[in-house]
Amino acid sequence: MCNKMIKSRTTITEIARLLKVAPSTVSRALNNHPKISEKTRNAVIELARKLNYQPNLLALNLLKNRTNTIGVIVPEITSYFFSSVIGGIQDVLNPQGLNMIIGQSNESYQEEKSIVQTFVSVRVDGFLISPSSETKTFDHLKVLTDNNIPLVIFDRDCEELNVDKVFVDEYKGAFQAVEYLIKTGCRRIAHITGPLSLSTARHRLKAYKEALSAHNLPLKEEYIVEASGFAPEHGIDPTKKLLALPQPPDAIFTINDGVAIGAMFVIKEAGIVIPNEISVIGFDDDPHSCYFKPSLSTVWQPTYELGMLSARILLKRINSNNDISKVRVEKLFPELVIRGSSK
Amino acid sequence: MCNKMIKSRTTITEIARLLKVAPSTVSRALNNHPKISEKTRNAVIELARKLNYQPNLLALNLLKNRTNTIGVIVPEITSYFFSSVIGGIQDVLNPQGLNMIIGQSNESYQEEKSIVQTFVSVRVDGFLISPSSETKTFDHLKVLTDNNIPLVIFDRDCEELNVDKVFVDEYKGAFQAVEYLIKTGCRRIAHITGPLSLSTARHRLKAYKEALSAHNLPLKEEYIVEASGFAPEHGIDPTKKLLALPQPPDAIFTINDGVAIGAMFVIKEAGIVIPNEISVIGFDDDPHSCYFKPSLSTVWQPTYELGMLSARILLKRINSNNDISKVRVEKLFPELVIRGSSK
DNA sequence: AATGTGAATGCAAACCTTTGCACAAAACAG
DNA sequence: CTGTTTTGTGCAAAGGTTTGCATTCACATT
Repeated sequence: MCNKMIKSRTTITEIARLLKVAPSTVSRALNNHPKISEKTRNAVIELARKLNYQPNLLALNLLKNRTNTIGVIVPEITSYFFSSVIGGIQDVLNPQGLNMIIGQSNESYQEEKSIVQTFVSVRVDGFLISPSSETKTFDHLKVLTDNNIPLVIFDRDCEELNVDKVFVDEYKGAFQAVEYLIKTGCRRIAHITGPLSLSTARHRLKAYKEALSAHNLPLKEEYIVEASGFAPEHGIDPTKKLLALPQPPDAIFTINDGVAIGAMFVIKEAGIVIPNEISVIGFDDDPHSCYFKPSLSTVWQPTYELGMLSARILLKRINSNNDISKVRVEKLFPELVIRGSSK
Repeated sequence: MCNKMIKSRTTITEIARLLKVAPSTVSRALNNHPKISEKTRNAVIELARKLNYQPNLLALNLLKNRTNTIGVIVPEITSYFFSSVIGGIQDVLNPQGLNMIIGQSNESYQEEKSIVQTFVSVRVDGFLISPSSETKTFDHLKVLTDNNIPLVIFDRDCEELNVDKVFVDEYKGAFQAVEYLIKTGCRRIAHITGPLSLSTARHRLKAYKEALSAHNLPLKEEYIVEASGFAPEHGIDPTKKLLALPQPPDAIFTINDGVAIGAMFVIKEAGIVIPNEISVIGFDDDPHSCYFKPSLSTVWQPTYELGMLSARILLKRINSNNDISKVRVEKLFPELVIRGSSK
């Protein structure tokens, strides 16, 4: 019956009315403006507390023309990699009174584009983007920089975009992984790569090739197979293809842990012993990885730090009026984690 | 040098100025108001398109006193369960022009409380909450209903809150799982439960007990062990404890797949064969589960649907002026998935 | 010609807050 | 006691949009 009892929250005007002063005075009292008498300041503050006054952020946003919201676009949220990056972002944003809205592109260019559009129209204060694997043109992101909307790219590069970027040094991580395989006696090392539209896949592939050649091992094209995604199921067919070769590999380095898990599944199914007959190394250090038998060797990435750093850089840019001049490109360092799936 | 070239976006007032009409006319023209001449309407629409006019949502929000944003609070975002629920929520919200902001409580009551506070102060239009395992008092959520802010609880129940809720029928899923173990000849069935502050853990435990008694099996207290969390590491100690019993179990039903994975790890490490000597069944159907050796039997939950339904119910409530009278409690149905870890 | 009708448009308030400028009162210097 | 500075407060605009009410104009009816 009394469901119309919506207490409209107390406004600055109401406090002013009760105290018989102007709204501006109340505003000043609450914002530590210097030119206000101790007396009125105290009166205002006390009443504000009593009425549980909370500033209307909507009005403030309109006035300041910002939303205190930043838009995060990732290919997907269900992978450990991106969800923990998001955790890092959140932990930087929240203490600053900022919020994030998240969009999943599902690795689709169209969806990514439409999310960007949505986020622009809600007027987010900045963007944190890791582009989809389908994204090959970047006009939809150029629009942002053209309109002076701060943007930080993370993890997956767009070479043609001259903006702040944060990456993991994939090359180094991949090089170490392959080098480790070589040093433990593997000679026929295969690589299951990911969609080559992605800088991450290209860098790891490059490191694979150059590690081989640095150790005078031949590069065999048939040892390089592309997985179309990052889940275990995407590792199945590539691995079967490798095992079916006249001379199957004695080691497989995969684009990520998901694919490595699929690979191990196929290998074990075929009755081949890991790591005695085939070593496997993944990438990401998914929390599940160490519970497989054998546990998966991998390259750990500082995902949480990646999120934090990206967010910090974005914040700096937002607060510095987006001075284009100095673009930052940061690199974080991965770490090889050796477990049971390699000798 | 020309970094001050911030094109302030076109406003309704600017269009009005150019067309020498009043802003209100422009507004009406753009919003299909009936009483507007075909001529001006077309002129306005054309110019609006030419200038790429986009309504200022900030202003609109202030006027309408909503944010078009809903707040989602989950214990954590890195688990498959919650991240896929979030996917479902997003897919319902976005087509409606709504966005979500996400808060992770990290299973902490304090953090949950502070996130609620933050979300209230940014004036989200509604809440979707799955409470932390630490949360035992619900005053911070009562505040929402008291202030007429729509709220939907999902997955984890708060009995004392009379609001819309969406659950999975855990009881049914758990009962089926245990019953399956019994039917396949297991007689010493153990259960690794989760934090018992959670309704989900309690329901599964209840189902476990009642399934045993329905089949005239004795209930042994030492076969019930509590895991303090949901990751594989939380399954380690409870499983060791079970294996160390004078009469170890011949089956283990776990609170979720994460714990089951930890359990399988310990069991295999001990040289015990799954499922011949011990059957294992988990809960959730984490995408990794089918790639273990043996692959994990589990109870699939409609996570995506859970997210969608929760969001839909919240939307309905928001759009119906939050008429308290009819509270909805919905249940979705899980499915037993038998794989290699059970006979 | 006067009145009435209806359609199309304009005015101004409302949403809430901040802030430059003006103004009044008080304090102070000469 | 006049003139100047200081201090505290109020006014009004700005931010962009919607909407109830008022206004205008053209046309039809008496």
